[in-house]
Amino acid sequence: MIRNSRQRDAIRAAIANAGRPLLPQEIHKLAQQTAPKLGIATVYRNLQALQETGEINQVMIPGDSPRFELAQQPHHHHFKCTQCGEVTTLYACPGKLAELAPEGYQMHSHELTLYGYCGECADT
Amino acid sequence: MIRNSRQRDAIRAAIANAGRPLLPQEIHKLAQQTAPKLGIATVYRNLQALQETGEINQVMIPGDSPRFELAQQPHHHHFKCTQCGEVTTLYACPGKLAELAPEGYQMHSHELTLYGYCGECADT
DNA sequence: TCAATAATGATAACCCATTATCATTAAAAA
DNA sequence: TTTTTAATGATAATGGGTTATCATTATTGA
Repeated sequence: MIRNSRQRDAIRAAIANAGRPLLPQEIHKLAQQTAPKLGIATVYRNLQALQETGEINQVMIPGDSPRFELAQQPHHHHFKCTQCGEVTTLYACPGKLAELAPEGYQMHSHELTLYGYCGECADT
Repeated sequence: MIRNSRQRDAIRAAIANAGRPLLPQEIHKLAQQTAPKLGIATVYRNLQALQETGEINQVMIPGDSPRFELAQQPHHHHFKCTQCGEVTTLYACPGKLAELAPEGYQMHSHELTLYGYCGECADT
């Protein structure tokens, strides 16, 4: 039997409001603004639970540990700032990628990450 | 002063002949066919050395540990078989990706990974 | 051939994100 | 309220890739 908790709500809200994929540590910090005593283990526990209910998805950026974002978003990709590390969601896709696969290979999905400087880091 | 070694040659040859990025463990196994007593520490040591000389490059596939491939190849991407895990080099690129970046962002590079079934796994 | 020392092999140590443990707290049904 | 037990918080433990250690081996200039 699943119960509600202030902590899970805080975690859910942090992810929903960010609009970009977050690391567990980022979720921890953000959710602590609502649930100050929140422990990191609870973050991991709830990330797993929310994945199982299909509320959130894992996002892998090359070389990084998993980030989490709301599920049921339209197809999209990500931009990672190589200066500050922030990952932004990009609602765009080059498309027609299946034809890049070799003969006899079957593509079923793809991941694209753009690297560069975010708005803030490009200025300085 | 840098000396030659049968082990380094074996590591270099394994990477050069593969034609696809390899994990340290894969390099270890392959190079052991030439240098049977090769230790894993020597593989890591030489991967670092060969990166410093610019002979090889690191390749990150989302969620995986680093792979290594020959440097100075033309721009390319990778295909990862979700069945057997093999990573293949794709000499193709959708291009025109900078325009996907948000206003005020500066893209300087990108990574694309296609996922699906390789030739062997697609058959079965 | 020989000496100097770079490179190796075996393995212990490390790093760190993630998971397990367990006593305590708090939902929520009765 | 009271009771049941899911959820939490603090922290120890884990796991797997990578690095450090150090005695031994082997390359190479003299």
